[in-house]
This record gives sequence, C-alpha cells and structure tokens, in this order.
Amino acid sequence: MDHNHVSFKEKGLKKTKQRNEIVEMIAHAKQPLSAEEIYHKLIKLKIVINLSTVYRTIETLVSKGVLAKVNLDNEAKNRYELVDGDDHHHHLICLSCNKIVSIELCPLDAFESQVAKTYDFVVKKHKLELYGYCNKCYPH
Amino acid sequence: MDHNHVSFKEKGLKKTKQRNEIVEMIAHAKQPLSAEEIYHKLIKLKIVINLSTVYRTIETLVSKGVLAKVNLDNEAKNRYELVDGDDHHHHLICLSCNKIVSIELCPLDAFESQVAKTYDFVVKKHKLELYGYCNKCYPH
DNA sequence: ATGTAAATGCGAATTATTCGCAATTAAGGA
DNA sequence: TCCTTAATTGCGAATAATTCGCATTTACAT
Repeated sequence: MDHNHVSFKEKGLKKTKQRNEIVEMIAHAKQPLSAEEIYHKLIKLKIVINLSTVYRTIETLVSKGVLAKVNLDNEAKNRYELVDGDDHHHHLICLSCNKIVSIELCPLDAFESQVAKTYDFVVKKHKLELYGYCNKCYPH
Repeated sequence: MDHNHVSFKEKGLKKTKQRNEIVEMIAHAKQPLSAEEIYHKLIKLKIVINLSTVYRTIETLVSKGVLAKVNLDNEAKNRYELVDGDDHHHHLICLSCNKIVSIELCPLDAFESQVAKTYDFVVKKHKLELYGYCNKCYPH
C-alpha cells in the first residue's frame, strides 16, 4: 500500500523528498512513531534529513490534519500517526511491554451528546486510551 | 475543607511542611496544577520550597496513589490533581480558553469488558478527555 | 530559465523534568 | 529530652524533548 495519495498540493504545501519520506514512514509503521524514531529510521535508510525538519514537518502535517498526535501517559515524548479521513480510533497500551494497539470500537457518540447537554459544552473531539496488559504480558 | 486527612504515615512517608503545602495547594485548586504553578503559588504565599522538591513530592504522591497525573493534548507540561478514593473522573478541555472541567459521568464500564474480550487485553485504567468549547467560548 | 516564497539544515536556545550530592529534618527509641 | 539514622530537601548541573533564528537551498509558478 502506497501513501503518496496524501496530496501536499491540495494542502498548500510543497512536495518535498523529506515530507514524502516522513509520511511514508508513519504510514507504514505498526504503531505511532516519535520524532526521534522517524529521524533514526530515516537515517538508517540512508535518507538525509535533519531532526528539526522532522519536528517541523510533523507540526505542519498535524495542523493540516494529515497526522494526529498521540500522547501517552507513560512516556514524555509525543507520537504521531496517520489520520484516516473522518475515521478516528483509540488505543490500548500495555503497561508491561508498552505495545500500542489501535481499536476501532468507540462507545462515545451518545456520551458526547449527554455531556454537551449536561455541561453546556460543544464537544469537537475526544481522546480515549485504555491502559492494561496484553495477552503476552498478563498476569504480570 | 481541610485535606490533612491525607495520611502520610499510612503511606510510609514523613509528614513535612512541604508535602503538606503541596497537597493543600492541589486540594484547593479548581483545576489540575502543573509543578511550576504549584511552585510559584507557594512562593507567592511566602512558603519556602524548591522546584525540585515539588517535582519529587509529586512523583512520590503519584506513586502512592494520592495524586493523579493529567496530561492534556494542548500543552507540554503535566498537571496533577487529588485522587478521590476509588472514584475516577474525566475532563472537558476548552480549546479556546483552556479551562478544564471535571466530569463524573463515565460510560466505559461495559466498553472495557467488550474490549477485554475482543482484544484479549486486561484493562486496568482508562483516560478520557473531551476537547471542545465551553459556553463562554462558543461559537468562536 | 528565473524569481520568490517555502522548506531545510544546523546549531543554539528553551522548556519541562530529573539527578547527584551535601545539608537538614522527622520520627522512633534510649 | 536527646540521639541516631534514614528520609527529605535544597541547589545547581544534567538531560530529554522540542523550538527557534538565520543562512542556504529548493519547488514551482510565471
């Protein structure tokens, strides 16, 4: 599966080697990646890039809705993943091996309306993470 | 309302002025506070304390289950709030004024069982945040 | 082909947090 | 109460993650 269908032009962005590589890297990852991880994986692939560029590119792509930030409780750095159209998903995080698994299930539609009414608050998005133990790590 | 009922002794911790002040500060705050905020508010109250001590105390109290870390999407620093027994709650975060409101509602009990079964994952805790606009800021 | 704004590289700066170590202090027992 | 000692604190330096300033390079519209 190729992800060059992310149209930089439509977003008002120039198409550059670095942006392409970063998007490809994130698109093919099994888990959300941190800036450092992206940088090191690219360097290992002999792709010339600068860490600042990785950070700046990520920032740009998040602001354009191409990437989403994933900030987990158990580590300081941010991770990033590809946004899939209007879809959204959540994560299971294993407290032992730190594996991150995406889940499509989401029980929050009705809840958002309830909150909107109860708290007079317009909900735009939500973040849900479940922490616990994957089958390889439990019991631990 | 006083919060000296947090028993340091039961947790195997010495009762110190600094710990008391930090817990009191967090207990009386309307919102989760960051380490810097706690530090500056204490300094303003003429309470002698060191920023490292604030960080260390927070860390200790989180590990003892007295405090909970709150890490929001829209800022880099961590915030902390008092844990209320076995209760848990979630947050509404206004994307305009950054106000943080706690909500008691939680729709995730059934969902956790469903996830546990579907993904063979033992859920220990979850984090849910709703981002949007409070009544003062909407529409914006 | 060329001009120009956008993007990149690079190193320094910033922000949030942690660490090492010496000085201080809480708390239990003599 | 005084002593002992381990826990706690203060302080400055170190680290980790991220951002910034500025000079150079590059994509792309004309």
